[in-house]
Amino acid sequence: MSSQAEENYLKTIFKLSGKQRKSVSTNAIADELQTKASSVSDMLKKLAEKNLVNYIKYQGVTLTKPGVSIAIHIVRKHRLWEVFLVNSLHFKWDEVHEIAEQLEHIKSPELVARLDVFLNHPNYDPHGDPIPNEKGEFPITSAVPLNQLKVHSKGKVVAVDLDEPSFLNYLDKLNVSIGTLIEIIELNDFDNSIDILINSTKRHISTDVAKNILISLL
Amino acid sequence: MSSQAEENYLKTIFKLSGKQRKSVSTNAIADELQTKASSVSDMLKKLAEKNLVNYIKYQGVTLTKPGVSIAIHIVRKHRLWEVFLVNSLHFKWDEVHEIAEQLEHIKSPELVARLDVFLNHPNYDPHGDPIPNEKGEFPITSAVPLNQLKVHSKGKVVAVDLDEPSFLNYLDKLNVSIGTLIEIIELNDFDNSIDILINSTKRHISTDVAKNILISLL
DNA sequence: AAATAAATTTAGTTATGCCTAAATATTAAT
DNA sequence: ATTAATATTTAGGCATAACTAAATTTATTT
Repeated sequence: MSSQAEENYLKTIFKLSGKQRKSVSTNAIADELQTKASSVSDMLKKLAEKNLVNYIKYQGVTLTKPGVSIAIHIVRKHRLWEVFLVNSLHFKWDEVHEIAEQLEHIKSPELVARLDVFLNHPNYDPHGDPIPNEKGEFPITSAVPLNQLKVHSKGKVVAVDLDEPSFLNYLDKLNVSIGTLIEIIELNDFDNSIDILINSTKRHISTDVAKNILISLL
Repeated sequence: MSSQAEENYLKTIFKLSGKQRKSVSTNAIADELQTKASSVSDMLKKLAEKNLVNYIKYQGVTLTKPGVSIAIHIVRKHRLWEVFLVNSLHFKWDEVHEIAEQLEHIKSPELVARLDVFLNHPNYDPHGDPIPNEKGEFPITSAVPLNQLKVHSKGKVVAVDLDEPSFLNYLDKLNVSIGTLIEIIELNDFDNSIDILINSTKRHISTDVAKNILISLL
């Protein structure tokens, strides 16, 4: 049985290693978890002991098969709970992350299964992030970050890549939500900012914002 | 902020001290929490430090005002989650206690408030136990343990006082649930067992069972 | 009232998960 | 290829919350 701390480390390593499952550095983990590198070292040793990570001193970590499995199931729980919080309890999409961080650690496979049924087997959470199924398989998504699109291309917002309330609130102000249609009007080479059209309103956004908005091209 | 361990102690002291708020012994707490008396001593000292209990060495503990308040809010969360698990996720009443033990520690007043609305402000949980409101006030209930009734009295089951799956399963087998009509046919002085009528079927139950079934007289 | 039994507390350990400061590896710069 | 800078680990502590064993207090017998 994994503790909450262990689960958070596994989840973080999963997130930072990306689809390519590349090795993650101690400092990157410490940064993400707002803790010290020395604490991370301690934990990595423990997780390696439990065969949940492959850890080579000074060379970073990767998750093992069982490590990946646990991480994905935490992600599944997190996202299912977010759907519940938004769809059933009518929280706003910027209010649910913190609460889901707690709920994701509740241990009961039966609960997850029933929650999934109750919510009608959702494939995406309120931020458009894919929800893995019981087997750990993700629904396929072909989305591109908004900052990688060419001028004049049109697309639909399918997801956002950041959970921070400040970011989500900013999107609300821009009238951007999941499903919103966006057209690229102009790319500004100087600062890589972008001019876009949202519901026939012209907006100007930074790359930092654009790279966290995922688009499905039309 | 209280830790989960602290919350469990407060909840246990609240439960064991009863409506009269009488002093609770170290061993009684250790027994209930399946831990050692020495561990309880340690924790009581800590809770006293935090002003959550009145603790006199060798003389037991009582909860302070803030201690009672925390305990009641844990009970509120526990019971609201049980309603959710049974009414929304269709768990059986004997399956929800363990999961609610975890959910009760989720920290978010907003979540509790919205859950309460979602469930339609329930006054009783699936076991018939009263759910305190946000202010900590319990709905008034006039229920008597089945083993205290006189011969020939009739009443309705309004609650059960034990959450153990084995007990609840036994009640299922007897066809006893919240709302069931019961008539006392005979009291047996020898072992204090009771003959009762449930849906025109005669049943024989022990005092240990009877005292955990709460009746509202007709 | 003294002696025994029972309940409770204290002292000393342990595991988890974090910390700071110091030591050691790795990477980058000259 | 040294040296300097950065990253990472080790060593030594701390708080929480549990434990065992020993000491102490309270309750019960005789």
